[in-house]
Amino acid sequence: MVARTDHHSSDDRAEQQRQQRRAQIMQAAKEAFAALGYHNASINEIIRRAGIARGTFYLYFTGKQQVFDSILKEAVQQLRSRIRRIDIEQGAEPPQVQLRASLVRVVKYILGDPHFARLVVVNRVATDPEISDRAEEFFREVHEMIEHSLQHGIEMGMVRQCDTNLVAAALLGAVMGIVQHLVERAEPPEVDAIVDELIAFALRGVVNF
Amino acid sequence: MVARTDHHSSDDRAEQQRQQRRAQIMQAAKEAFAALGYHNASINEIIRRAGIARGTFYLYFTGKQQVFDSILKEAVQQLRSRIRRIDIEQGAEPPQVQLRASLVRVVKYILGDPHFARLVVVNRVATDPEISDRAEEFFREVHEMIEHSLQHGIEMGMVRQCDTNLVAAALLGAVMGIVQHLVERAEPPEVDAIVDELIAFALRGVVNF
Amino acid sequence: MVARTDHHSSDDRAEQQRQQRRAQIMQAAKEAFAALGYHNASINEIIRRAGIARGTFYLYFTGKQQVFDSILKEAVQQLRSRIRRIDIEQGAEPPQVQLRASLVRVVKYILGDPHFARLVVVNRVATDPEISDRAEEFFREVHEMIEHSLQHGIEMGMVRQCDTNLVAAALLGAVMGIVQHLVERAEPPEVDAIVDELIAFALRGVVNF
Amino acid sequence: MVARTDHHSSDDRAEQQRQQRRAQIMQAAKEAFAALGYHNASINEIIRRAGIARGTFYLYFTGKQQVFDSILKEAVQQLRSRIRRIDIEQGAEPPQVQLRASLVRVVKYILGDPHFARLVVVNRVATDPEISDRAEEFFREVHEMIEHSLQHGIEMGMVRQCDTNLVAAALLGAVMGIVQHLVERAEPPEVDAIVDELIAFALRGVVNF
DNA sequence: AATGAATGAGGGTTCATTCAT
DNA sequence: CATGAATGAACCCTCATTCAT
Repeated sequence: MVARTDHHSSDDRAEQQRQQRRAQIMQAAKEAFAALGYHNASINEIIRRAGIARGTFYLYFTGKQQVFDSILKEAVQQLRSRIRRIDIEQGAEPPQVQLRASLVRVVKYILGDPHFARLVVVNRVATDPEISDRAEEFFREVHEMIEHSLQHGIEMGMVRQCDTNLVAAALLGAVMGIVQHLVERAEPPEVDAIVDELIAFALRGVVNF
Repeated sequence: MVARTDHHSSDDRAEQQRQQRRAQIMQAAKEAFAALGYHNASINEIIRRAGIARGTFYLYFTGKQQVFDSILKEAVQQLRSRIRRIDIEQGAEPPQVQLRASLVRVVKYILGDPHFARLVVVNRVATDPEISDRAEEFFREVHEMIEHSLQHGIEMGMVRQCDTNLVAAALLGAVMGIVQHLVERAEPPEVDAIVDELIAFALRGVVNF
Repeated sequence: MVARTDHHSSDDRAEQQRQQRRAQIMQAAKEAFAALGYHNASINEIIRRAGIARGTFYLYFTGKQQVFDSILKEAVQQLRSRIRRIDIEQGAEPPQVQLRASLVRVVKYILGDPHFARLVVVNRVATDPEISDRAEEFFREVHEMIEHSLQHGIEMGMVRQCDTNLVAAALLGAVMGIVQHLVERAEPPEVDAIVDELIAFALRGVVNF
Repeated sequence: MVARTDHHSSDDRAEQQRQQRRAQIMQAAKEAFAALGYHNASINEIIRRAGIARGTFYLYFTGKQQVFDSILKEAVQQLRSRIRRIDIEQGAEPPQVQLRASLVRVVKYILGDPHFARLVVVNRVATDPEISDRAEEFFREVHEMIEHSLQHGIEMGMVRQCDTNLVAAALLGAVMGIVQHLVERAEPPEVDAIVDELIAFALRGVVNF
């Protein structure tokens, strides 16, 4: 038996290397998908960008679909982690401020990788039923969060009576519409101003009172 | 001069048959695309659904992309024809009524072909860079219509000051969000109620005054 | 029964029309083959050039190969008709003059349709075994004519002792070489001077005595 | 420094295997083209003869045309390498002997692969405009070599005055004529005797002096 | 663990030919 | 006779995946 002073077993180090490799492939795949779309991004293209051999890819992923799913899963996690449920307990920041913060985080994340965002968030991946419904789940989840917030707002008298289901869809759509719009513009946008505009629209609509 | 009120020339009949065939193929392709996505809808699948032979397809379309483009083009025309610019001359109906009518027509059309709507409207076609940008054009056009309306509204004092570009994106997104939501629901929706809700949201937001 | 004054029965007239149609198709096919090669000249291309419908083609020919064969057959006949066996009876023109006349006729005919000549005569059709061996037959026949002439010349002491079989091949090759050369040049050649040069070469070779 | 006289690096071995595979496919393709002609030799046929899978073919060649081009290119190189410019410096062998040697080498090479010779040399490839003009180039090159030799011979008084361009074409044609003749005969020919006959014809023609 | 040569199902497309009108 | 819509076998090629090294 060999004495070992370092804290990581060789298994750990190997595992770490494995994770790095995996991340490297995912990054390459992400770029390929972003540049070419899911179908046109061939395994060839992915391994070329990753600088690995054909077979190596299959040591880390079972196939093209899995690597896509993994990317998607990560993106959804990133998005989710940036959204906080609005805390209405006393002493918490005003709801509007909390909402604003979440939106700013989400929009900033998306704009940080606009090409891939375009693929995953705007053109909902599911063009292709073979791909997992993870994105759908995410959107459904966000939809529910919005709907619950609306219901709560109604109960508290802050939100007018409405079909919360529909209005949640409209709100989510409005956000996506703005995201898409930003993603398609070349110039880097001022996220704060945009989020303010979005919130104003969501709260008060377009009418001039 | 020969009376010929109840006879079509054989050329006419042939042309008519040609158009029918074309429509039949387009319908089959539409279903295939809606069910499988652009890439996974093989020519095989399309001709199987159309009940025609391999070569026949190519008598009517130069290839897969052209049939897709044709479908898209038609859909865009259909949508366009259902949207009327709001007439603000005296004697015209109130803007809100006109807007409502356009929206009802559009939503009804889309819901009339939900599978295809899912492909073109919800999962924006452009997932795949090789596919034409016709849909993009359409959305850009609608965006501009909305933006102009907003600007006009601001000038007339009916719409509050805002970044019309962004708000137009949000409005379009809200419509799309609702459409997507409806398309994904099984039950047939009451279009009028929905449109009312959408307009209320767009005009007044969610705040209870 | 109908009285008829003209000399041709309606069958004759029909037959004549049939022949015209046939010739028209053959001409169109010839142009197509010359321009595109046998394989690339599609039936589509032929009927387009002939200005007839798809099915009509098959009323006159059993298929693509047959029309090619017919064209070839005619060309071979044309060539054959321009070659006369050398008459060595007393009172006939000198053999060299007779030979010269045949060559002039042949070369002029070939140069009259250079593109097709290139296909049929220069690039011996048989690149493709599916096509008839008519051209081969023709060349074999000419070869034999040349060989017989050489044997006769040897017997008469006018031609030196040689392997008549081989020399016939060389002679035929020399003619084809010159024809090919002419066909590939743009400018219209002076056939008489060329034929003189060819004969001089064939008779005396290149050595300066 | 490490002694490594009997070890090939694995890269070398891999490269060697690659070259072998390539050669194997080229050989199979050569046979297919020779037997069926360019168009009728399908990829199917080629891989069947090579005993490889469909995709493997495309690992070594970009397509049918490239494999054909490669075959042609090699053949042209082989032919070219067998032709030596005639050395007229003092001490060199007599021109006639040098010429004879080149011809013997060329004819032997061609007869060593008669089927392919038939395709490339006899039925000049270019039946089909889509195929490369490599063969044309080769023939043009040889033509020029012959023409220069003739011009030189005239200057030296060894060759009679003539249209060197035309006579070069005739000479090349004579060679091709003989090659074709030999290729079409079953029995193996005596190359030396044939070449002697060819040279005699080229130099002195057929006349008996 | 890494490699990359090999695989072959499946893709889109062409085109000679047939046959009902 | 003439038509041209319809056919489907056959084509070339791509690419996700496997496996011996």
